[in-house]
Amino acid sequence: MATIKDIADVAGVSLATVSRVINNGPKVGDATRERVKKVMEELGYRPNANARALVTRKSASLGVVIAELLDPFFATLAHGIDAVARRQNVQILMSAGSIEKQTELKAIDTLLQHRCEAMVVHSKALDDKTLVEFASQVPGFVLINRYIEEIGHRCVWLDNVAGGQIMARYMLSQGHQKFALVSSKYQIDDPFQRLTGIQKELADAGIELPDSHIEYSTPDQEGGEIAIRNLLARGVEFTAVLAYNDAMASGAMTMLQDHGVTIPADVSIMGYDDVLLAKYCRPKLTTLHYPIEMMASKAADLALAYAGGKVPEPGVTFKYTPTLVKRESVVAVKAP
Amino acid sequence: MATIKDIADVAGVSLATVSRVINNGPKVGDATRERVKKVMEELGYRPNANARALVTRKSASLGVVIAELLDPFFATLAHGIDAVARRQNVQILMSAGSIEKQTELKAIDTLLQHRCEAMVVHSKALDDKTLVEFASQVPGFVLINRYIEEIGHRCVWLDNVAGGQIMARYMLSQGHQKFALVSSKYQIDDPFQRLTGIQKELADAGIELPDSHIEYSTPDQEGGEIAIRNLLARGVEFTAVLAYNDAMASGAMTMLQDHGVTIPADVSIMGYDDVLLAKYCRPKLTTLHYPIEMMASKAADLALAYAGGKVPEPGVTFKYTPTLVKRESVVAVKAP
DNA sequence: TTGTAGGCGTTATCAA
DNA sequence: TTGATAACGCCTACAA
Repeated sequence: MATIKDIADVAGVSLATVSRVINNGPKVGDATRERVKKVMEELGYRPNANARALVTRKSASLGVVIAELLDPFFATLAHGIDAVARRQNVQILMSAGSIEKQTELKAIDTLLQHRCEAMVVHSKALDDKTLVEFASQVPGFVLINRYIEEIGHRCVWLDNVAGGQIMARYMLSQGHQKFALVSSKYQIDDPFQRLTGIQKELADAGIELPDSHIEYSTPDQEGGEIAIRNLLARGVEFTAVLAYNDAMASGAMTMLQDHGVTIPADVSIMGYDDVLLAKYCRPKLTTLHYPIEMMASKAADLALAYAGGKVPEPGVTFKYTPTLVKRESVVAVKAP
Repeated sequence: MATIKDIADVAGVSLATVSRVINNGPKVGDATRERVKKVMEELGYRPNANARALVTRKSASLGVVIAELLDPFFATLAHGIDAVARRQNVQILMSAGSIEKQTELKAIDTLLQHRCEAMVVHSKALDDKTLVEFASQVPGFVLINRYIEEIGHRCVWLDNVAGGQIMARYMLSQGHQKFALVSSKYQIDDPFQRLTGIQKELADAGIELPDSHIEYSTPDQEGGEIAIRNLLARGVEFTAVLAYNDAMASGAMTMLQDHGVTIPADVSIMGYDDVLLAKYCRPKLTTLHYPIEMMASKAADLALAYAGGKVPEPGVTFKYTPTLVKRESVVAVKAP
């Protein structure tokens, strides 16, 4: 592949001149500029990004660490990042992996080896200290879906407690009194926070939520099915189901239907996230919209900006709040 | 960030020695090796991937060009690639974009700038000539979901004609005679090939398929809804619907249900792809399994192998065939 | 307006 | 077993 030197030789100018026209630098004669451009064209010249990154110490790339490409939630996240990457003309370095300490660590490490100075990372397994440490090394280090006070200006996150409250409040407003929860069994903050919000709101309404009304399972459709099956097996009574996410809600719904209960006439059900699936299932899922695409774009913008030298305004914070999307899976409770 | 030189200085050895221990090179004294390793550890040394790529002319990364991260099909594709990338320890350079000439061109160009010598690309907008040209420049250039005879050993593709035949044959075996097609309006090979297969099989069975029974729309749920609406509006009669993909099938299904037709009792319906959605919708979708994850992994393996100098066995080909997945949306036609 | 030369962090080739 | 040293392709003062 042609190098800058080849161009220089053919065009009969020096390396420096070629470099200048490549970078639209000033102080180049029009005639020279044209001639060089022509040669570049002819030789099919492509700047070597590695060489460039080496000397400029800028990688023109955006690192992304997510847990899983298949999951619609992460796909949407990635999509939001991709949008700004394309707009800003940077290449995406993608490191997927599971939610495990070693995997997350390795993903970030690889990005670091590429000297990528902007990255948005979704980490649940690493502890605050480690993350703060990385943040101090990488100017454009931004966390998504997580909040660490010490580096609050680099966190783009969702208020899950508020989310839980919104869910509970809405069901309450529809007259529901008997709740069942279908939660995630993974020991990360999210399910815990959502649960906190729900319990807070329920407590305020004078409703108690026994542990036996909460099932923990994998946060996918199958998990939702299993959770409902267990609830049913234990004879738990409920008219409202609050799911950890849309996939679980969908699984819960079909399992309920398989047992002859009609949604929403007999039981109302709510999801969380508002991924595509929420619109696909029948009845359409009433859920909480998690503006993850918007947040991801924000995070990417932020990462690039910080990497570019922008200093965060003191005290800024990027907290988002989920919003209620009323569709078909929730109705007012029948009079007893 | 610490460089190899820093390590050398602190450890009191030369650059060359450090380089040797980094690359597990031979001819290094045990004592020296340990000392250097210790220093590397202390200084938190991370090799600079850019410098390394520059001098070795190898990028240790795998380029990926796909149209869209949000689409479950592409998400699955990306996931399949990711699996081998992680296993083989290479970084993924992801270039998403639309199915447009300029976008695809730019995506590949960017990858080329990074001197990435292995790439799996999903291109529908670029013509054969352009792609063959790229293939000649990049040793590890592999196409997925497309076949170009000239570079057949670099193509991992699905036999869509066979797919169409399988669909039609199955419906026929269930006694269906009145067909409607919900196809994609995009002018790419896939819908055309599937249609060809369907028509071939139908013709063999002596069944004609009038143009009025085929609707072209966007290949998503909404497109499926619109297609059915148009078919219904025209008063087309059918007991079997063959959709371009699962999303369209799902849309078709709900629209049909909204019009009071019961699936599959009144109308049977088939999807294509077998993405997650096929299991989520009600009734569960009978569809064709597109082994895209497996194919993507194969493509990634191939790209890396070719990039590593492996020469393709003459005459090899990587054609895959979709397989029937019977679920709930198809039943034998009612006796008239 | 153009050219020269040094250096970015590594690897690799020779010598020692 | 080690150490100089020359690339790799590009950018950027500093000179001319």
